[in-house]
Amino acid sequence: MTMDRRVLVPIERPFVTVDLVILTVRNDRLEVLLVRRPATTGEPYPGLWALPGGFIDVGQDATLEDCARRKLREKTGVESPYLEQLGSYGSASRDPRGWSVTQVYFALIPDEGIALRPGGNADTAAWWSIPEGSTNLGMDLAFDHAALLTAALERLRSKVEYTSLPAFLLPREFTLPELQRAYEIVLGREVEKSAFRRRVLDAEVIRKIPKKTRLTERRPAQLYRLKDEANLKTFARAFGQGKRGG
Amino acid sequence: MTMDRRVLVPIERPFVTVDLVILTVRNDRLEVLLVRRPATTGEPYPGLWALPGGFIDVGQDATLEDCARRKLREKTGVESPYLEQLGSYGSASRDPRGWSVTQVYFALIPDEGIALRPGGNADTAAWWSIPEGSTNLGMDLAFDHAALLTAALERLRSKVEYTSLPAFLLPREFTLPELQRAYEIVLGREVEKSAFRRRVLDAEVIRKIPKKTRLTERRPAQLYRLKDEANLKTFARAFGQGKRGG
DNA sequence: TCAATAGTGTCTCTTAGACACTATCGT
DNA sequence: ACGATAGTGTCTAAGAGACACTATTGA
Repeated sequence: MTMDRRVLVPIERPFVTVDLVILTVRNDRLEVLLVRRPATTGEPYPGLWALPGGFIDVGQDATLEDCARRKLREKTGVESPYLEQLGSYGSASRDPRGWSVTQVYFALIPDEGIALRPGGNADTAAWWSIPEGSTNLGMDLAFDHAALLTAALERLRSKVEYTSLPAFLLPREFTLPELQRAYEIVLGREVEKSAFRRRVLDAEVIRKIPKKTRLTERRPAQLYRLKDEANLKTFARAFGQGKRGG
Repeated sequence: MTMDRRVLVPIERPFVTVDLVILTVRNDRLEVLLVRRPATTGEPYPGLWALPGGFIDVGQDATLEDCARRKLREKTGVESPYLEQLGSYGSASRDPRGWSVTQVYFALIPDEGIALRPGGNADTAAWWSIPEGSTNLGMDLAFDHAALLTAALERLRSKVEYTSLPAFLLPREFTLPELQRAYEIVLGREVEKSAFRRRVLDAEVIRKIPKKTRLTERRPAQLYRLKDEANLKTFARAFGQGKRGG
């Protein structure tokens, strides 16, 4: 940032928030975590569902990302998710209380041992299922959150074409068929088994672990784990868009 | 955004700015526009070079992007550049004056008829040449602007692999050899002519116009124009990383 | 006719899709 | 043995790199 004015603070400041699009795979579906806005009168959009988020706590949060991590932890207990900044949205009109800017992050977490924690406001948190291939929930959300959700889903889908992102939606140990299914759920289309396995294996983003699934109905499957859970890997080549040629 | 607190405004607000990474191709080089910070004591980083930017004017700017466009216009006179949000950077420490968040945009503009306008502070604006293949200027910038510039260059390079972005660095009418050269300047490596032309032409992002270059030394070249100047097009397939296989 | 740049044709190698095939489990 | 899912081999087609080739200008 730079200051082009001589006066320092008298300029009115927009207010700043952080919102989260928290996604997971549950019940063979992509799901997003929403919270219900308090019904208190005076609050904007009372009773509507919204993305979890809130103000930056300048005393507590050292950085924007810290703030996002804190909010994620408060809601889900998850400590180290895949977290990525989606972008920021600011305008005079998006919040009836005044000029506001929100920093949107999206998080991918596995659906294992997550205990949703109601916020301090006794608001309820719940998972909402996203229809296959859709980029919205087909219902109104508070503020511009429906647009933010759509942007997050589009970003996820486009990155999935050339990254290992869906692995973050699964437990630490997973099989290739499970990973393939996660890709299919996110993309909203079927993926060819042989090409999928070649691609994922050739990219060397996952590591075989000396274990197989047991207690399964039929043939057990090899278990894998992300090689580097901290970092997202990019594939050398992208998925195609289905059929080749034309 | 959502409010999880009952209290409304007593929470301290970070201050919010918009910064711009304005890039063009000049002198067969990628160049970035910087402004010199005022030498006034009391101002942070006096005399250092910085990205152009400043506070949001909540009275004047309807949205974040409007604010970015206004600042670009004020500095360069350019009205409709390629403009994309890079991301936001916020922390307690990036500005000595307090918790701040900046929204970084990057703009690609053609080097034609641009008259740099000094800011109201009598600060000077100048183009700085980015060394081929480098992601920084090799000198200190104010605030965290060196990091912001690096992020912008990395984003540009990665998007160039699969989009028509470099066309926005050229005048409206350009030849394929010129476009190829723009790709090479951005990527910092040579690009194979035949494959390049096939790819760009097959992607149908540019349109032949019924004119050729004249007054040129040797054989004239066909002129082209972006088909849709407003929208960025994505190629079906990415550039490779140079030699194949290996 | 030559130098120089614009633009094309074609060979090869790699890889994604398709799909049939084999492998390994519980019952 | 059989059903079901896990996992592999192989054929084909298309795109990218490489590079030699042709085309069109000014001098």
